[in-house]
Amino acid sequence: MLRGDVSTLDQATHWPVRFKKGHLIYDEGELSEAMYRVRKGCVRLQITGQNGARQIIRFAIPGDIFGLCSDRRNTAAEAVTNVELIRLSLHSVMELCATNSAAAMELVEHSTQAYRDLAHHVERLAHLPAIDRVAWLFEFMRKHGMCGGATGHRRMAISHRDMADYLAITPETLSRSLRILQERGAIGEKQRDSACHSSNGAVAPA
Amino acid sequence: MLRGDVSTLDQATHWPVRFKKGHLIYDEGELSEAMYRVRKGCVRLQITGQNGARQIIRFAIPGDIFGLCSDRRNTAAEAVTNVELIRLSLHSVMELCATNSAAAMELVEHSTQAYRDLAHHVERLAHLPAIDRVAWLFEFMRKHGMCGGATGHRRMAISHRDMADYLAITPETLSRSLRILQERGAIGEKQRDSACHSSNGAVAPA
DNA sequence: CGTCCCGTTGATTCGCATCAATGACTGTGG
DNA sequence: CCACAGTCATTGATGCGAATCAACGGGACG
Repeated sequence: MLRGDVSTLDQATHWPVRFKKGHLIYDEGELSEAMYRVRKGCVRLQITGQNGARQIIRFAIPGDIFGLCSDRRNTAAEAVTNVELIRLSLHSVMELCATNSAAAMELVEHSTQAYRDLAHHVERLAHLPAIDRVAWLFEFMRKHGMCGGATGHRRMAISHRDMADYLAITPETLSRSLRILQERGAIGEKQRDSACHSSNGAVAPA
Repeated sequence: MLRGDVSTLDQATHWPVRFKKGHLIYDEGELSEAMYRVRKGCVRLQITGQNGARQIIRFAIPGDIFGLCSDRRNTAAEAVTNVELIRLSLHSVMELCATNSAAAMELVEHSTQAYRDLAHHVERLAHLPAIDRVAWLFEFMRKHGMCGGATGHRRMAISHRDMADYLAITPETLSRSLRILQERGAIGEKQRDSACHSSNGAVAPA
């Protein structure tokens, strides 16, 4: 597990940055000058199709790294919540890799992990019915403490719209699926509520 | 463009290998000991869900690199046609990266390119109707000379089953889409035929 | 207090999967 | 050399799942 480790990459020049909920961190096609590690909050990596449909490719949560692109941005990145990030200059990261093979290894590790996760996400989107995708997402969120945290603080507050765009379903279908899962008891009432505090709640009261 | 370049990675120990059509190159979850560059033929990278459904994540064609995994295999790899590959020891590749930053850069380049392609594939699968996905795939194959080569030789011969599993549709839907596209004239008759010579045709008469 | 956005719920439609049958082709064995 | 089974592409008929369209309620904010 890399998440939470003190990273070799921190030897590259880096400093903290913040973004407000909903703000663009970078857009697809931009020149890539930095990569990021999430400290607090949640970031969505997404693509907008020609038809205007948005597909969220990945949620980056505390401990995650994103934004490693060789030239142009693979995807757009937006703040799902207010976020606190560590910004690492790509130039200095590449320099570091030239001298420190452990850093290069770490990049490879992250890349392959991200690829594997995305590949499995494709498989789910392609072959799981909507309700199973929703159940999977909530199980995922529960595992990562993104909803229904025991003490009730530090909730991720991902909007249904974002979840739907991640799962490639409509908000209506998401809503219906949640009701069915609740009736089955597969999802606690709290989880549903916690994830729904979306309209404008801050990430953390802090 | 990396495809076709003489690669810095070739400084790592490597040698040619061959696989027959349909044979497993590596399976998901295996320890990863090597990466590959495609010389001739076509390889599919795929995942098999719990339900038994197969999702093809990517086709690797001549010039492409695949199999860069940090520990275990991300996906399975199988030969779509008879293939000729260059096998690069992962161990020596990593050693090379420790001393040669250009090699590390090349790995990053490949990783981010593969990620971008997969991300866009997700977007297409999620938001394009079946017929548009099929049209896109044939356009893609045409661009890469994978079907309807002018002289008729060196055809890739991807089975409809494989194309369907790549596009996340059934072979029936693929067949119907092809007929409609033909009637529209969007796809030449030849392309359709060429891609269908699937049962046991060799990659190239050579 | 009124407006806007979001989540929810219902009614309907549509696209694609599924089920089923046929024909073409390959390789096999009598 | 021909009958055979096996696989794959194709086509048709049917059903289901999720999108779409539409309406309502509630909280946030000006």
